[in-house]
Amino acid sequence: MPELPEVETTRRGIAPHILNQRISQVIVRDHRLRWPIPTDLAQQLEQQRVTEIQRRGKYLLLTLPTGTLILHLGMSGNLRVLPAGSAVLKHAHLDIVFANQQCLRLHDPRRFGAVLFTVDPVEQHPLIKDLGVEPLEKALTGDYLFTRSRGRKIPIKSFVMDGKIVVGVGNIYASESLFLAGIHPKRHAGRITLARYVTLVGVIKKVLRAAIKQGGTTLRDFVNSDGKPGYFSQHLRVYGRDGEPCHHCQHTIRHCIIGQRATYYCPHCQT
DNA sequence: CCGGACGCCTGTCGGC
DNA sequence: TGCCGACAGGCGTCCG
Repeated sequence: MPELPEVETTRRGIAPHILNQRISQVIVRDHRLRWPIPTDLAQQLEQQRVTEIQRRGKYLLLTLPTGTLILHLGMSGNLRVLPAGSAVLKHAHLDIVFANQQCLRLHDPRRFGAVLFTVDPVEQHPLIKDLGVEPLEKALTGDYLFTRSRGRKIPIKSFVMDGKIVVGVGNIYASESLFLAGIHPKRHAGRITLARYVTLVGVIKKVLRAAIKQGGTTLRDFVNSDGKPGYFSQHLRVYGRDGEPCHHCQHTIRHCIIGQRATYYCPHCQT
């Protein structure tokens, strides 16, 4: 499900409700996520205040005085802010209840998400320490991608989805960005010019910012912290449009599989 | 080191 | 109507 825009939408949605609030109760209904939810999570969290709510790639990081709660939404996760005591539906695996009677609830049918707690500096955590640059920060430049890609034969689509290079660009926004940059998704990363990487970086930033403005993309089940869908779906140029005409040249949008993931592109506009 | 495949899960949808 | 396979927004791990 959630790529950077959806996670950022979630972060912005939950922050006003839980920032500086004290956690009064933690309810784990099912600990079987990608990794088991730590058995001592309640003990680690209860009675503490959330002092910061940050995002690193697709991870949400809640800072507490004693450590950091690491949340990942996997493919099907969402986080909602509900009144404490709201009806519990299927797959509501975790509730973090606050003293102000708000409840942060993780819902994740496929259970690919994660809930972990670390007392060490979070930037040293194994899941965080090797992450690549943030796409909306200055560190992502055409030069950076050009340099990192030299000698690599990986398809450019897999390269921009590699979280050790740049974080947050998932399957939808990779297809969309490559379309806007006019780059064929199978092109070897090491055989793309600096000029084209400069273009690509420009469109990645543009697409992610536009998607955040629309509250993310809802294909099937993404909802924000208020339970509402994202509206960037209406702006998708190629994703999911197999067989339909390209808005730019009218040729037929095609799809192929790259790295086990459906990939959409215009064979005429992308070379 | 690199690139590609696999597996983790449940829900939904299309075809027969 | 029912069954069955394919597929879905991620990513750590393993293999050659």
